[in-house]
Amino acid sequence: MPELPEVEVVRRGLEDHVVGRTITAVDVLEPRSLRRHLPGPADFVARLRARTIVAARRRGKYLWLALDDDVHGDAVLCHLGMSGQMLISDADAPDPRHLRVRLRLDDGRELRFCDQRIFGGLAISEDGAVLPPEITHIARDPLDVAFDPGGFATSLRRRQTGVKRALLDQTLVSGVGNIYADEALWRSRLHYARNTRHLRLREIESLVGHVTDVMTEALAQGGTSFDALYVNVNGQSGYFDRSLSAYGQEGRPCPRCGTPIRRDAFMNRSSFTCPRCQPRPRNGRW
DNA sequence: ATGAATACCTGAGAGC
DNA sequence: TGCTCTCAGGTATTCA
Repeated sequence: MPELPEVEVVRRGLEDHVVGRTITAVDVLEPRSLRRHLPGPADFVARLRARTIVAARRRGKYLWLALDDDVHGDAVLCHLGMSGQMLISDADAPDPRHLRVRLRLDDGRELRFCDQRIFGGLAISEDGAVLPPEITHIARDPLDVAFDPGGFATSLRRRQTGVKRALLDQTLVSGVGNIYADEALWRSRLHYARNTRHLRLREIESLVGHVTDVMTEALAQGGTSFDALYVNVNGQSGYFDRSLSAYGQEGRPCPRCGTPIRRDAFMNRSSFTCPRCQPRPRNGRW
């Protein structure tokens, strides 16, 4: 499901509702959601009891809750995968269908990790309050104040690959997934197969600007929801699906030129382009 | 270095 | 109705 704007919406919800709360108990209903917590579910439960949440942070599509017990700077590291949700609920509200892990809080509410497909998960990150060591390979994202567009342009041009493949590589720039990659490429009039080595500097600058813009706009709309799989911590959908120009628009007219948007299979998923605004490179060079 | 394939999962919808 | 097939916002690992 979620890309950077959706994860940031969730992070803000957690900042508002769980920072300052203490975890009183943990229920693990689905151990596979703790696959990445190598010491296992019992350890996860034992180590969270009585810990206080002091911050909600994010890099790219990862988010984490910094914990304070005056001894460790640990964190609960979370990735939502394709279908993960973090929901804040009153304790007496009925359990949702795909509830996997419940954190009971000291204000009578619960933080519930729900995940239909179990691609996401939670783990305790030792000493991970500032930046979990598990995710140091994840590059800064375009909404990070320390994101370096010039450095990104340099590393992009050192690559020899398709530009969409590079956008989706979380070690080059993080937070971009299939939706916002297609939207930013459409805004930049770039075909996904354009070779990174041969992009003009102004094309890269345009691309970085559009990636930043589209994710900022999506964030302001609460993210993109196609169905009930992406919601904020209060269970509400985002509205950016109404503003999509290319993604999911197969057969509909390009908002710029009216040519029907086409869908191609690419990287075991779909890519949406305007065949007129985003011509396919002919020889793989440009 | 690059990228293809695979693994990890559930469920909705289409077509028969 | 049920069966099979395809598709879906992602990441990590292994192998060519």
